[in-house]
Amino acid sequence: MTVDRLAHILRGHGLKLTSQRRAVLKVIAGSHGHLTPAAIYELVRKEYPTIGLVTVYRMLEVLAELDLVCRVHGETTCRSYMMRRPSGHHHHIVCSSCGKVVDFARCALDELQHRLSRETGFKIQGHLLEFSGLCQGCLGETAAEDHR
Amino acid sequence: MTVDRLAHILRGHGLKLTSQRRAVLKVIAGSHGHLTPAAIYELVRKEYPTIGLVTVYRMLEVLAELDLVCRVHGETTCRSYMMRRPSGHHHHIVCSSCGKVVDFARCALDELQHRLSRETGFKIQGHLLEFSGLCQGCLGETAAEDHR
DNA sequence: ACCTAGTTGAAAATCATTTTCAATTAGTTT
DNA sequence: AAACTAATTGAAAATGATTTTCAACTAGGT
Repeated sequence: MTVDRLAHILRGHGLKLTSQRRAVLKVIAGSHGHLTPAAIYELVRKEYPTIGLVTVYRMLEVLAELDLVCRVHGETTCRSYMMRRPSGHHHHIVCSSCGKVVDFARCALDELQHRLSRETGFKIQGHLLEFSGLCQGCLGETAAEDHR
Repeated sequence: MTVDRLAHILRGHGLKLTSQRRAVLKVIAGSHGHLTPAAIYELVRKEYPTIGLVTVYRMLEVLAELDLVCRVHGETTCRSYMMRRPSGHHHHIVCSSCGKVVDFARCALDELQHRLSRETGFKIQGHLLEFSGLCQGCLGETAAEDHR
């Protein structure tokens, strides 16, 4: 999703396009991993040094509201965001070393969900699925270290 | 898992059994839902009014260390705990109304995991799976409200 | 070139969690 | 049973993240 496309969506919801917002969009859309509000703030500051951390928080709120961003849960951080790339239902594989995130859509949980619903009596409305591990890049580094 | 059993495990790790710890264990082991540190604190205070919130935090740290407690992620809270009931690999179904949690073990993700590993190059090490919805009790209440 | 509602940033307020430290206590040793 | 010691406790302070408040500013319509 390009910054322009995102900008267009914001405008469509009656939101103003400030340069601060553009800068935040650029950082989030350009990242391949999940970012905490503080990390986004630091990155945005390189391009827009006077931006306030509050603005980042507010922007994340807006993006979450419009479902353009999704939260990544991790071992420690649970308030880490990334652009929602495929629209609709999807999940993540997170690299525990570099934070890189890859999405996947087909999760084949329908059958499990039905079984659980039957067995527990819950009316199941949603689910959260995240895999964690090491991406190819980080695997390579670990292997390289082992040779030293 | 009974409080006595838990107490025994703690002792086995050279930890002292204080009445504060017993009180915290009793609350967590006696709950059928997930609890935030603050919620545990409030419940424990009924039985042990002079306990400090710090002690609750420390106890959670100890229990997490020993893998006796597990974290429940929710829409909002990500630092909510509950006793780990079945030992080993398992997941949760969380009621978004009352917070009740039911565990399940067989999650049938092996095949998905292999496929994802093959497709993305990740070495997958773990996963987080949580279903959310309404438990039978809360479903009943919603239905009852609809009749008024 | 206005006008106005939405937006911004600084500072303060709030809230959760961790650290520090002196006093207390469980469980062992004598 | 008294003494001992390392672990534990609670209050207070420190830290860190997030939210609120508010006056100044600005994007985008008129």
